[in-house]
Amino acid sequence: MARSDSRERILDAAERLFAEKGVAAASLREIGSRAHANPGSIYFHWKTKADLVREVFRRRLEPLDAERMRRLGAAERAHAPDPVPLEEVLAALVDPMLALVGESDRGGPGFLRLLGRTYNEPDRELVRMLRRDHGATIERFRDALARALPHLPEEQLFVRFHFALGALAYTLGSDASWQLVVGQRRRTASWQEVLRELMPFLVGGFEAPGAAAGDARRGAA
Amino acid sequence: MARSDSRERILDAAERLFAEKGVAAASLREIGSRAHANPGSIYFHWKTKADLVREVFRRRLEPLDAERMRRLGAAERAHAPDPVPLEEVLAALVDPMLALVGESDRGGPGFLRLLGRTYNEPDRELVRMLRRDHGATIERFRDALARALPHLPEEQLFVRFHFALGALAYTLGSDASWQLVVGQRRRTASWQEVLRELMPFLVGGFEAPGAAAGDARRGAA
DNA sequence: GTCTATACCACGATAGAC
DNA sequence: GTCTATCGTGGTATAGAC
Repeated sequence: MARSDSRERILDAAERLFAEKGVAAASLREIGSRAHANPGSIYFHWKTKADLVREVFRRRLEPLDAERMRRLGAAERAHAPDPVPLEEVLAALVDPMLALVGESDRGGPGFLRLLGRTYNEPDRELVRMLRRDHGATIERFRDALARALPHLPEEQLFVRFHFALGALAYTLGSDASWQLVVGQRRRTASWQEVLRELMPFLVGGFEAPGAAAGDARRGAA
Repeated sequence: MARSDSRERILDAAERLFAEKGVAAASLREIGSRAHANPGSIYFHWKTKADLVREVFRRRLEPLDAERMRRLGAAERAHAPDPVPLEEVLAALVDPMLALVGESDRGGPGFLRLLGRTYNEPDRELVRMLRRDHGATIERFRDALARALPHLPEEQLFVRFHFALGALAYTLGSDASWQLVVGQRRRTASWQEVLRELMPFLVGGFEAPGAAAGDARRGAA
């Protein structure tokens, strides 16, 4: 923890600040001051703010994606030649995130919040960068879902995967501490709990009968 | 459309620009120029940028919330003393948004995108304002869902409602035109289509069996 | 009620001392 | 490799003419 760790300190500070205020609203000045480094010195390590942003994401996403791929690959081998069951595909996608939550002292949970928010960012460039660097994982999981749900028309699978990512991103983007208001009592749920509850919700959603068959109107009395 | 409509023009321009670039990134200079009004004149109608933002949201959300309440109330009367079925509760929440999509020439669809994104905003003040002004509708629908799903433990209902709002917000926040990539072909889906597909997904999610009963681990082989 | 002009500040980025 | 000093730009907001 001695030589030239200012680079790491800057990355940590940036990650935390991005999670709190959003990428756009976090200024290099504030990042520098929180990292006990000079704003100017950021430009020694990175050419622009966008480059710093990119590395903040890559530092976390590369191991995360690798672990997701590893788990999916292992499940595929275990079930071959049958497809991996839906629950296990989803678990391979979501579970590796829980490891990040564990790294409490280095801002892992903050990164999950950041990641959830970023998927909905108005900043096109940022989203495009994310997709370029890490879109392959998404593709891979979409394929696995298609094999797990062979009866589901491809278009429905496409939008439902989108719904699932939305629920996941929104969940991650919320406050780290979940305030469950139940009756008169309040209780704080851990992220582990919440992500665990997410699984059956997604399974139920994916396995639901489609809407495409019926006529245009639904429900109304 | 003659006298002092610059106020409306500014609201329209602001809404569109907020949807495109996000609230924070949209400058008053650009709003003014797109509304063919002077940036300075914005400060005649509103005290601060935050006040303008607030009115942009209120202008759309007040009728939207009113219509949601109306539909839910009507369904409750139609089914009394039984609870309103899940599908109809969700339809009362989602369907009124489709009316906004119809107002293509006045930026309604843009507003939906804006709304979806805003739920995930890092800007605490903005989210807090939204909740203060329009949280009552959310509460009302949570109650209706609880009655529609009497067997579901309250905590699970709470988080699942959150998941559902996440899927909805994410869906709205995406590009207006949905690029469905199916095999080698691409097709653009309308918002009506996508929201219609969302319904069975949510129903399946809400009706799924809970995860709380089992032990800590799930899935793994 | 709407415009022009501008104050004032924080931003990203650069140059150059150390 | 890290610092100080500073530039140019563009943000919100205000003052005051019309």
